[in-house]
Amino acid sequence: MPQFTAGELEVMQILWEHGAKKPAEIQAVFPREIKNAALRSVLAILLEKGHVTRRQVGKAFVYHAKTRRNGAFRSMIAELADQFCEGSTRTLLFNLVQSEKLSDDDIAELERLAKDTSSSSPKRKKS
Amino acid sequence: MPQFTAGELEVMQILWEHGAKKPAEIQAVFPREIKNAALRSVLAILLEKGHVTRRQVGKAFVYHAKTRRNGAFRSMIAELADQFCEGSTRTLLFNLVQSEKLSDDDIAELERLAKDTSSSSPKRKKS
DNA sequence: CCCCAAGTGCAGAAGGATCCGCATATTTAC
DNA sequence: GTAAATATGCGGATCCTTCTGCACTTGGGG
Repeated sequence: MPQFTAGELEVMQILWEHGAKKPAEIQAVFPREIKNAALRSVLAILLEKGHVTRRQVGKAFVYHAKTRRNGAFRSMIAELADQFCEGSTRTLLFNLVQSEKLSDDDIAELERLAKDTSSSSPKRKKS
Repeated sequence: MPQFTAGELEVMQILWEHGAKKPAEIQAVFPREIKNAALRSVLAILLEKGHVTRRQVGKAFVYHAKTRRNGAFRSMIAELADQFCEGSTRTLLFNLVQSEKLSDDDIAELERLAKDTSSSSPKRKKS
């Protein structure tokens, strides 16, 4: 039971990037050819799954992403961790660090980001 | 076009963990109830997709994982990176490091792993 | 008021994944 | 040789996603 299918994700990406939109507007900025009705089918599924809400404006429906982009990302990472890393996102992270070829600069950046969000006060920007 | 569906991944996990197996053997260690014929359907799809091979042993077929576990993991990470991190696994890694709450020990471990695989000779075990 | 562009609802086709039952073949035990 | 157990082949049912055509409704300009 994947959170999102490929097509559903395509639509969510639009909503995340552009905010609330009518079907026709989503269609207008869609990265590929898609029929209005096909798009509305996907929206109906997303609505059913609770990933979007909609409200009527005039005669049209405006769709709004309910599930947040980062939340979707996190949960898909968690799914991968379940399948490959005994459910541990931390283990997944370690695996990635091992298999990625990182430059020294990358490592320094990594360290900076890690420390910035781990302990200490999270409201400091940085030095 | 996801590399693997949920069911396909279930089967691959068995093959990765237990090595080459006959359908009935896979069925025996399967983490849930599954009918032999259903399992063979999945194997047929995996065969078609090229993720497994099979060779006849006696009257039975022994299935063998062709796609490697780590390769599958990497490609699924790459897919996620495409959707959420402009195609960059590095960016994905950075995002993860930011959103995970890491202890100082975790960070140290991370650093160790990163340096162990980045520059320097990759054949050294460790100090 | 009338028309039309914009929007929705609906029914269903197509394709893939998942699952199932049954007929058939082959190995093995006796 | 024969029967039981073990496997495969196959046809097809079911479900979900994706896509399509078409009929119907409605808001707004003239």
